[in-house]
Amino acid sequence: MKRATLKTISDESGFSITTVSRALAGYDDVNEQTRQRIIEIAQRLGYQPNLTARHLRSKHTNTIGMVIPLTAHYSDLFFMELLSGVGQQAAQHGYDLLLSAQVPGEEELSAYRRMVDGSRVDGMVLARVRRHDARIDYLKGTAQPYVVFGHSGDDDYPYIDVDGEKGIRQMVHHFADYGHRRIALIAPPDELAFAAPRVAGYWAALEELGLPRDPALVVTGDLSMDSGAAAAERLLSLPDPPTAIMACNDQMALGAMAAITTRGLRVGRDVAVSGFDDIPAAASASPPLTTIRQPIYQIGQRLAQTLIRLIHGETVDNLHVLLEPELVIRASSGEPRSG
Amino acid sequence: MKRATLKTISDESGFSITTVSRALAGYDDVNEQTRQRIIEIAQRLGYQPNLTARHLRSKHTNTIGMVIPLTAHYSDLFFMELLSGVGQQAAQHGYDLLLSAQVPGEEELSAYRRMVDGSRVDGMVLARVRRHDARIDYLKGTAQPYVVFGHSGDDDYPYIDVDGEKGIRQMVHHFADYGHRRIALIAPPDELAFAAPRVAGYWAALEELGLPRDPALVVTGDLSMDSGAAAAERLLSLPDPPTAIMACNDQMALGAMAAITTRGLRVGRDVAVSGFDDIPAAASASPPLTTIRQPIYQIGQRLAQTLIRLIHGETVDNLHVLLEPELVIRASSGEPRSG
DNA sequence: ACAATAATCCAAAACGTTTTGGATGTCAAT
DNA sequence: ATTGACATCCAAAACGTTTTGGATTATTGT
Repeated sequence: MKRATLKTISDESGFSITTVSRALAGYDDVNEQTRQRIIEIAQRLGYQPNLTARHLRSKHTNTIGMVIPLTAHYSDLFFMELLSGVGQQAAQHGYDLLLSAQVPGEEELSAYRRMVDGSRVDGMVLARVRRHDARIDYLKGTAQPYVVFGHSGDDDYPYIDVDGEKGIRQMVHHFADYGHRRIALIAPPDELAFAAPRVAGYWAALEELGLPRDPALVVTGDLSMDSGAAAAERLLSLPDPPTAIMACNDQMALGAMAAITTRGLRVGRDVAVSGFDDIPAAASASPPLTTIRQPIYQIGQRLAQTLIRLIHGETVDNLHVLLEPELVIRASSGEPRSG
Repeated sequence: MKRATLKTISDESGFSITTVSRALAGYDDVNEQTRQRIIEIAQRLGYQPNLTARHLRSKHTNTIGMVIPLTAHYSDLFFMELLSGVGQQAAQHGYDLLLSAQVPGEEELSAYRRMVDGSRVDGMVLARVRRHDARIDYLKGTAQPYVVFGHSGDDDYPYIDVDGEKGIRQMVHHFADYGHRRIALIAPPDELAFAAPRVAGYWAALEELGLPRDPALVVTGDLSMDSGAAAAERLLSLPDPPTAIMACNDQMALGAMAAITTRGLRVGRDVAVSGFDDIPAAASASPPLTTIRQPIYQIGQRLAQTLIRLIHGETVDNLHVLLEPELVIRASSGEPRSG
């Protein structure tokens, strides 16, 4: 018993394939009685349209594409959270998600090409923008709608981002308010687009506060916990070590906390720590991690909504969304210190 | 400038569509010189085959389907971890993932039908089996290959599972070794397939140890943190409260820990706690959570491997894999107690 | 009675591939 | 010269849908 097609129903009912198709699609140029007849047969046969054929003919797939980076060992919480948000809204609008896991590089770009030029998707969601991002360059040369989480300098594409510069600046002020004078930064890899504004925010805040500018207090990590730990090690080994360490994501902050504890120091009392993102683990860390919240799930939802509007050719009120950062003060940043 | 198709290359090169197709596909009935010519033109035009058309014709899509449950509020860590594993291996073998987020129920089933009968995928990965699982019934009536994480009683389908009964039994013994006599269980919802063996393991262990059988010590949660907290509340309000609480997943265990702490009791000292899964948050909880490890990521990888073998019609050595549980003893289960 | 309109249906083309079953030409062996 | 083998090519069918542009009847208005 093979799968039923329009032809099967056509044979069974005596009507042409065209009429069957139009009856099922709800066109009004088919007699209500024959429509009922056809629907009844379709249900009896368990007819399910071949979506591949439909997509080929009708040029759209009701599918949103996403390429997620394959970070060798660990599953990336950030991406999974984003994925959930996008997937939820996509489903709400009748869209599915096509995922391809790829390590950044050549293969990754060809995954984009497969999806877009292979016309498997109606639009793409892209995240973790790089400084000169070949993927965005590629998409720009395409008729394909897309939206981006994050942005680089030249932002003539639809994006949603959290104002990282302002967030970091506020966090530096927070630590300064608490009496810290030597505040360190664990920066993201240079090639990531959000690195520049965050580092800039750091320097700007020091300037505003009249604090000295010490390049030794900025070390770069790779966003992993391990690299956060290594960075903290290095900072604490300095002749004049910092009293506060700001990491540019929560994972590195958690790594730093571990390193601090291993050294026999107390997080929050001896060394203050902050992160960026507010992943679920941040609140349940011990001590709970002070951080800058990015509502990743909600951003994912919004990205999907915007993308679907773009796909439908509807107007989008604001293509460049820059969200206000929200400081979440918890115990890891300690208490105001005297002196 | 429209997208290049075989026709474009055919016109450009003077060869027929057939020859272009066969040249690019690497058939040996085309002159090596013309093949080079055609490849060169294809590259110049940035030709990318229309995958929809290819799929329609060739009956396979190089895509694995997965329907993930839409738990209203939170993104489900378990599923995300599984997804990563499946996605990683899928990519390794040149497969993409088609995801549909759905709330369990009617819509969910029709998402399966869309994927399978709509021939959008070559195989399905299914997780979180229910006791009488309509999805499995549906897939059984289909020619579609599929693999399952978890299993119910009638296991005539390919699955991988962790031996929950044995795991729970070992954990009861662990607590008994530490001197506990009143050990409670926070069970999973009844309709989930893994509920029965775990509860069975609990009773079996009590029997083996000659401990009394007290139905009041088993309460059911819904896998969420909140329900774990509520369950713990109820257990601790008992006239003769338990000294150890075993939750059937980590999220409920973390909820129970929170409830215990709120009551002014100390986890590990006043009340021992254990979970199931070993999600990342388990290790970094405070105190770290004793649990039964499920290597979800690796299971995801293996599911994908098996599925792909099935799709290719290759033989699979073992279609029913039952993994040994691995106890991970951490501080939340406390110390051996005297008396 | 006749034209115009409305209601209902359908054949054929199109989407871009892959595959089938030769067709054509060349070359060596008889 | 004929045969067979080989190398190279291609027209046409097929996959299952949607859409286009009528065709056929039945109904209405004059």
